[in-house]
Amino acid sequence: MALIYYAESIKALADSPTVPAAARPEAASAALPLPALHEALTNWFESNARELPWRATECTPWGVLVSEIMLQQTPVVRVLPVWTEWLRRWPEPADLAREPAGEAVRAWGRLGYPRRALRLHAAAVAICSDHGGEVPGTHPELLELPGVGSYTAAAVAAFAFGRRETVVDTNIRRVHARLFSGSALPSQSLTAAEMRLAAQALPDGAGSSVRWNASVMELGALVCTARSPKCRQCPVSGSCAWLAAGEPPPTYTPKGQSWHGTDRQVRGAVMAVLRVAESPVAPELFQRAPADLGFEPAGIGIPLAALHRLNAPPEQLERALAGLLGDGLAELQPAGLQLPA
DNA sequence: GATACGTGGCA
DNA sequence: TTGCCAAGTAT
Repeated sequence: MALIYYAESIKALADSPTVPAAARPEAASAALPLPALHEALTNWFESNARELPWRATECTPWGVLVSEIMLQQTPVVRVLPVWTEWLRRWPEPADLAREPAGEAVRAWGRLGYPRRALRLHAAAVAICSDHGGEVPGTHPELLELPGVGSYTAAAVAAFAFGRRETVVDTNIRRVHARLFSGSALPSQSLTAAEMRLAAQALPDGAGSSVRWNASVMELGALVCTARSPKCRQCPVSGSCAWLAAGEPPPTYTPKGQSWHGTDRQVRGAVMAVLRVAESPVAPELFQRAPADLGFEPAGIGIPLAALHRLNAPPEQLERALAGLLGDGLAELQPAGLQLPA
């Protein structure tokens, strides 16, 4: 392996005329060689990692896959109860595969991005039809599964099957940006250079590479956080290029995710109704307030009221409904709208 | 590469 | 209260 201690990044910083004195070579000299970094972070992980059920040795690859899908853009604390119930109810892919997709969407609850539930169900079906009911263990096979992208395929191959994979998620990207590149935040999109850097930083052995991936990810989640990182708790702060450079601010401002008044908000409100509904919901109920209809719809009153409070323009509601139908998150029966059967 | 896609907690 | 952010994927 190329032993780029990340001296290259440090040197580039030091050569830059705009870099503060802290980033000069004498400050950067505290940077540890890669093997020392591996040991420092792995040791930190040993005593600081959270005990999460999908990290337990008895957790199956299916449990790991479910956790990875659920954790996409979703905090651990919200995933925990849903994951536990999911694995209790569907301990193997085949258990989920024989259910209607709508059951997966319902069990997904309020985790957000419910299309993930649909894809996880589709993945279970594919696992049964293409892999004999066992979660496949290689990156290319995993990548074929619905809802599994480059990150998730690498994570499952590494954490469920012990393979040496270049795992790059938002936490790892941020740690690398600070530790190696001296930037406050990673670039706005994943670059080939970042993948190369991550691949070069990876320990050679399979076991040590898995521990390294988990350690860097955990450091990003607990210490090297996006806002107000806890650098005094960081086991490798002495080697951090960003600290050495004097904590330069981000060179861009991330564009926020709009929410109020968006189609997404309307879709979310409609889905909340469908999740609660025990029978098909007449389309008129989405368009008109229950009070106008002269009766109280059983069971769905509260989420329906929330939907109407949004006061979405008719064309927006129409667009949201069409989107949900197009995505397969809902289907229209003669009796009304419902989760997919 | 940019955009759409849920939800809720925290500063 | 507003905006940011959380183990990304698909188009």
